Amino acid sequence: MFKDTFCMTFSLPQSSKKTFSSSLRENGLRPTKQRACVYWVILGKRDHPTADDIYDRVRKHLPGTSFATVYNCLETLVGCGLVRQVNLDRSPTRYCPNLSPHAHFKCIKSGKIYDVQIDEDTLSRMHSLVPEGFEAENIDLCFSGIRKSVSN
Amino acid sequence: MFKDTFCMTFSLPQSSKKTFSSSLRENGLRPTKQRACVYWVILGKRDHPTADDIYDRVRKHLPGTSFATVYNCLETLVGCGLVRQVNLDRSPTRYCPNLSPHAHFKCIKSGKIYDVQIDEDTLSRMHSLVPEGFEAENIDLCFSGIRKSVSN
DNA sequence: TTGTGTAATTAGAATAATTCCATTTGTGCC
DNA sequence: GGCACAAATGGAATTATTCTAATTACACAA
Repeated sequence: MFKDTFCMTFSLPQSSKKTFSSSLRENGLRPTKQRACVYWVILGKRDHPTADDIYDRVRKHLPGTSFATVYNCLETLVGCGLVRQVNLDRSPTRYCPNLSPHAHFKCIKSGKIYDVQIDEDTLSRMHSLVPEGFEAENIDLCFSGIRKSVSN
Repeated sequence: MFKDTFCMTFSLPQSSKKTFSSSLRENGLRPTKQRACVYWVILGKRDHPTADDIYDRVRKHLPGTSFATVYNCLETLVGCGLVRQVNLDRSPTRYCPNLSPHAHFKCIKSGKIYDVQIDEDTLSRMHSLVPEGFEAENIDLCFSGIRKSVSN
């Protein structure tokens, strides 16, 4: 009856939908409903979900989705630059749609992860640490400690 | 005949031996030969070995050593602050005896990892990114990219 | 020395996140 | 409508690491 049943339970906002489709198309990939849903889930709740979290959330809307698909979609989205992978120590990889240069703070009490903005100045200073002959394509900065004041 | 047979094939330099024993004792732990060997191996070749690498190297000198022991020893040494754990993306954890504040650079071509010194100034600047109400105990900074110039 | 209690080590099983594989399903195009 | 290929699927495989239960080694007291 409805070919796109999934549209009834989730849909990307116009702006994101455009970035989403064009990013994929630029890479010769198709904007499928699974990919859209994974992207939508990551945009929707910015709590740095793991693949597991994403799997659960996606399946609320596309119940047939497999783990392999979630991993495939994540890889694709990361490859297209639509989401970023966040790896903190050995814990499961997390995903975040914040593409601006930022660091992460992990509260070792609650396990929560917070984005920390990096100003241009500090960013370029960090870049200048890289010695002659090395070309840094990527910087990862991560703090860990505790969040005080607020009872968490 | 020799109770400490292992001493014939590896031994910590006097200075390290002291730090080693006292660090452990301060934490109510014993300086065993396995722990000494793991520490010695990490000090000896500073190529950021994985647990696997360390296992191989240790077994050249203490053939009976098990994987569990290597992991136990590493955990102990990290806990005592004698070595540092280095986690880069999802690859196996690496270990390094450089305790001064430093970052890492991973060459995505060769897989090699290099230490990058961080000057006090940049370090404190990075620290000041941490927002009010958060107390950072640890900073991890890691670059990835390629090493140019030298053919590697 | 000789027990004795506890810490450390051991081998192997178990776990957890992720990747692989072989098959099926979906889509764009003639 | 059928063909070619991309994407998704379920389940098996992999890999780093942790756990478990049993054994061994050591520190200290008797």
